[in-house]
Amino acid sequence: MSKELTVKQLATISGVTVRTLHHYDEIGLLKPANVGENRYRYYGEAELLRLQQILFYREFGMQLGAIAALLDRPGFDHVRALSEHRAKLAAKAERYRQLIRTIDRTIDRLNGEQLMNANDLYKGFPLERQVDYEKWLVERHGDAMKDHIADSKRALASLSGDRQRQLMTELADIECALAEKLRERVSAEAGELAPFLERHRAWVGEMWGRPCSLQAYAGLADLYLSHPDFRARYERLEPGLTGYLTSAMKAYAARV
Amino acid sequence: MSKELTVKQLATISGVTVRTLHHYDEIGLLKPANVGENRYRYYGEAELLRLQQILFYREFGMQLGAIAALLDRPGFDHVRALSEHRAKLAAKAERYRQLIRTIDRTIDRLNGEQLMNANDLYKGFPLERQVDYEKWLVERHGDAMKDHIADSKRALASLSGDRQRQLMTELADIECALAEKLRERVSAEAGELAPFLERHRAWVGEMWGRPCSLQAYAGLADLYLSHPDFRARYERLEPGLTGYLTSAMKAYAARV
DNA sequence: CTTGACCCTCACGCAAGGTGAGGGCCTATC
DNA sequence: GATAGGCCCTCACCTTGCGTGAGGGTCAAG
Repeated sequence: MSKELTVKQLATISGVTVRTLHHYDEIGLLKPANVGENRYRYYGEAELLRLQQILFYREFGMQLGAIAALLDRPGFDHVRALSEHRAKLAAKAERYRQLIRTIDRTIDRLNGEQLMNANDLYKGFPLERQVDYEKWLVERHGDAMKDHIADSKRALASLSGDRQRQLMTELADIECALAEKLRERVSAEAGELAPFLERHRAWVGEMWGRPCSLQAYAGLADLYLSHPDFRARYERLEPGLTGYLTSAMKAYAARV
Repeated sequence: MSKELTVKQLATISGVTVRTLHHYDEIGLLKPANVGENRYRYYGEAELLRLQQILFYREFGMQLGAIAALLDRPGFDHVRALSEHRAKLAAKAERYRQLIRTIDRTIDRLNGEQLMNANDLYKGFPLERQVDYEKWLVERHGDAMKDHIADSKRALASLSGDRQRQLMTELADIECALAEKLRERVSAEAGELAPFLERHRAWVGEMWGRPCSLQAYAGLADLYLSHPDFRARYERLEPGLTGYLTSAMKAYAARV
């Protein structure tokens, strides 16, 4: 044997701690070349080299288990392993960039620039072509729907202008949040959307003047899908939002 | 009280698990509005709101402890908190991008494009202006140095051409690795540089025909710093590498 | 009065080590 | 040849943010 290194020596040379070497021994990632009577660990050239490889992959945030699997499969393809890991890193980097963008937008909103935007997008919207939606609802759900619609109109009309604006702001808030989730590629079925859908359903209830049942909520999703007005509005907010929102609404209704 | 929510209800509405709420209760991040005789947890409006805030910050990878500190400091500045966290995220994203670039370069190198590069940069280098370095060394360290230099030249001359090229490739490897560390903003004093400095010192020993002591190694750093040839070469490899390498060499010599 | 859905409190597990505690080994110096 | 200091060992608990049971009480509906 040319040179036997103790834990401390190998640790110093390699820039890790003794505990790390103990750990790697424990999990079988890097075993000493031999172990003395006194249970001292001794490492040789080969172990030093293996440790270099381990640290190389570890740098990139690879899991120790994955590294072990790589190194212990003889004749493994470094290039492919790296490429695969590269993809994971890219995904993480992208995720961080998304989060940063979201933070930026949130900061802007907190700074109050959002109010105009909301007024812009939402003023007058829900009253304008109400008639068409009513027709569709009645067609689909029969005459019993007519009473509901009448109730709804009375409820809406009875609200003060301030309250109406407040509701529109709430809607803007919710839809903005969902649009961001979409941009972040959060699944429409994800549980984390629930809080926003809950708020959305409550909002619908407010507009209708009576609570929105889960069934009705799922049905509303179909209305959104079927009417170009809604579709156009959502797509203007964020491409793909129509399908995203309606899927989320149905998933939510089915889940709760 | 308007509405009391059970754990399950709050969990479903908010898109988290029951266990998460238990956990938040345990660590004091979100306590129930009140607790029944039967130890059931009941949450109110206020808790729902607080949970929304918690989840908002959690999304960005903020630690629960930090979130608690934020929310429990009354009159805290959301915008500033977000800005600070944004900076952290940006740093992480940047780190990932660096790693990705490093992987890309590594893949390129593994694909064999490095050989030319090495030959390009290193052929003939150490013999060319050897004379000047010698003068400097003698000036600084006195006549005793002359013998060392003579030894060194003999040692170098006695090596085969193949062996010389091999040594140059090793040097290229080490310097490339250090340049990458520099690009990744790893501190020159960091322990993780040790393996490369170890190899570098061994390389110097090979060139000299005798082991390079830690003292000599630290002295060599000064040579690199003082001579424009070295400086130019390192800066061509990566801007700032001269200072980085020499700092690392000295830190390493002092540490081991 | 039973069933099933919900609630509770432990308590272990994960990844990758950090940080001692308590005790043996080695070697240099007095 | 004894003692000091430095290195080595093996437990074994701590960290983050929960997941995942185990074992047992509670509640509303049929």
